Amino acid sequence: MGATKTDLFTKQQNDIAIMAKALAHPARIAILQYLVKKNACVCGDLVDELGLAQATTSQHLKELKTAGLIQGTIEGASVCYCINPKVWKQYQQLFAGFFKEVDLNGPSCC
Amino acid sequence: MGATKTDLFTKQQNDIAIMAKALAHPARIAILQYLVKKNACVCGDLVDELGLAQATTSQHLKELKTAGLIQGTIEGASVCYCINPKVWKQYQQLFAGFFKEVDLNGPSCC
DNA sequence: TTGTAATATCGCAATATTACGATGTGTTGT
DNA sequence: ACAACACATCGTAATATTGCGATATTACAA
Repeated sequence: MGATKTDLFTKQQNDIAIMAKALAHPARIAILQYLVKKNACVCGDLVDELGLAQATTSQHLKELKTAGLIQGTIEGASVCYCINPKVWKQYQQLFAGFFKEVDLNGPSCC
Repeated sequence: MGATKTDLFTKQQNDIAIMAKALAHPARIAILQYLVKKNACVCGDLVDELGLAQATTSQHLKELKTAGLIQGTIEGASVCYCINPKVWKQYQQLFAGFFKEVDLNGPSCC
């Protein structure tokens, strides 16, 4: 027990859940918003920007990288991070599509 | 350790993370999609629809109710669930807003 | 009233996530 | 070569989530 039963659901349902999970932590939202605000490659800063330990920050960055939302480029001794626009757009469309399919003026409930 | 340090982040960042967390499980996505597809009040069906045990399904329903995304109405011996359009719209706008703020044609990375 | 169906809740085991110190790895300056 | 810096990774503790059997709870039907 304890593990999510992914085999019970469609690939699309699992995909949406995985994407949502990537966004399901305020530190990761903060990282993404910071990168978006700067709209450029950001080296270093991130550990100072969040209040978290360096190891923790690095872990969140790794998860965002695994999700494809950001990319890191080695720039000398440090690493530069930025949004991956292609994947960002995919997320945007997936969520927009998911939320669009409801008839908001339909019957509410019994 | 172990607990998310919510005090380090803004209310908005925590809110987005909480909303994303509500969507971060395929069973909950499946429930929402089923309710959207039916576009109406659904009694019972849900436990059969997912392959999960009744207790587990009930738990996911509770989380969606806590998130405000669905509402349940007692209808005799059973409970009818449906999307809460108002909150659904809030989620839609929040995520749309979050994803919109990026200049997709901007510089990618160093 | 007694039984049954539909849900909710409790309690627990398995697993996943979050956080951080310590340590490793590669880079830059001296 | 060596110290200092920037990150990544490892190991581990704390906490959260997932899943389910067992047990309430409530509504209805016989």
